[in-house]
Amino acid sequence: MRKPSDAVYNTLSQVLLTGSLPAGTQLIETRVAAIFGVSRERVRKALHQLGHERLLELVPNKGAFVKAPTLEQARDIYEARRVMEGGIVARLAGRMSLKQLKSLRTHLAAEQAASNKGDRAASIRLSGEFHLLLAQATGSDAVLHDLRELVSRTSMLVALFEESHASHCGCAEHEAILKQLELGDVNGVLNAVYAHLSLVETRLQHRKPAAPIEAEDVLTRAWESTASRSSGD
Amino acid sequence: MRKPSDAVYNTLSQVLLTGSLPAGTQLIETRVAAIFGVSRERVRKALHQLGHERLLELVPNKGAFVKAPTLEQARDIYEARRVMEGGIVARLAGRMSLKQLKSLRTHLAAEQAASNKGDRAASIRLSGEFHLLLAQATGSDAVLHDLRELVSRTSMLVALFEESHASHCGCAEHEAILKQLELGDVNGVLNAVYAHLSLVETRLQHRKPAAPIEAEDVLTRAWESTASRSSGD
DNA sequence: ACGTCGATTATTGTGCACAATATTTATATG
DNA sequence: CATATAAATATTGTGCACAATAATCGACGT
Repeated sequence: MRKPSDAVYNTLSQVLLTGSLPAGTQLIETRVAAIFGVSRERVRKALHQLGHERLLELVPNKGAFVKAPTLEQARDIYEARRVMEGGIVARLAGRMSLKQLKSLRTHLAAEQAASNKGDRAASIRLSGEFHLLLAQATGSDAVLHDLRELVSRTSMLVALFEESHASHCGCAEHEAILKQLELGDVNGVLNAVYAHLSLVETRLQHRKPAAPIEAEDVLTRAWESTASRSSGD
Repeated sequence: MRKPSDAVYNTLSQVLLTGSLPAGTQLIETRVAAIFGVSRERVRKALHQLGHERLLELVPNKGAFVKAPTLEQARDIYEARRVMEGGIVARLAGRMSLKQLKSLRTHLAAEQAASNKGDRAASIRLSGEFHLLLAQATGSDAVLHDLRELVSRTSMLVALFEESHASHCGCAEHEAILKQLELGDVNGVLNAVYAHLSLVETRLQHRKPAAPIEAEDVLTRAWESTASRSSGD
């Protein structure tokens, strides 16, 4: 986000987003502080921040628990994305500058290249960025901010509910969206977006309840992992 | 929001939203704490919360300042509302249950009644609620949450930029939106929403830089005002 | 043996004191 | 007199100790 500059926040955020921790796990301030070798207040602050960003469930006088999104809540998020991204493209259709369209085309080309090369990591990353680029094209920082939060939560969902993390958006679908955008067809682009997001959503399904992992191990590993590259991604 | 239960947060929030404080004013922790008669940490927490909600600008090692939205940023917010609310109604068009439509009609009637009676306060409140009802109709809590935040920021803007606070949305425009919604016409409802929000936006204009008020007075008054009705609205 | 109440422990919440940082004031010098 | 520099002041940031609250365990009575 803006300037967490806080390694604790970054690490915990990464852990949550990748779904490395079983849902419902309580993050105990003193424990985490001990593991990370920082003061409790530092952890406390990060925990509250993450709680406010809806990645943790914060229960007063009880503590911070990793949020266990039900499938119902997952549907909620995807519906929100349909609404918001639908709004974005509806607003964009017929209003985009040539430069913006060209920029999107370039990005899409990069996506396809990565997909063809079989570079899965890049493919996933670029797929996500496509949606954010759309948001950015509206010129509204607020829109970009909100969608970014939604995408964050989505990535948490796929970590929880999807069999293989392979799921990146299909290039063809992005292609379809872009084409409708160029045509300036509001209804067409809306349908393209709805279809795309719904398709991603249908891939969700309940997965194994949990791996019998030790929470402490996960945290230590994550800490050592993110501590080295002190500058977040 | 959910359960601040914190009177400090409520009071400050109200002060910010009503624009009772000149933009750029620094909220000094110890001062506010003294005025409110609470500990500094309490104030501190509230300040950070408000900062995260974009109502205050939080500068590290410098303090919390009431955000001074430029007209450009105001446009940003309104564009965000066009995008998001456009997305909402586009998604809703042709999908709403009779019950939902009826509920909206009822609300609109209440709006008109308040408008006819000249009850300005109720009129403003109901106008705002209309938009939130639309968001709620999507069934997505995330959508409702995001729009609520946007509406919050909007009310701050009208406090800052609008001559008279009289501006509530015109009932006729809401009526138009609802009608298009009943017809299920996507393009029609989009235009209605865009027109409505743009109309509200055009009323914005720079107002007097500031009343030469004492910040302390404003805070004391607000505190005493909200302290009595301990349950925030 | 089982449930209930009380004590112990664990965990979060808060106030306080001090450290770090920025801002202002005073001062000396060209 | 203007300006750079340093001391003084004001403000935010952080760790620590203790208070408040919830969870756990054990003892006691029925």
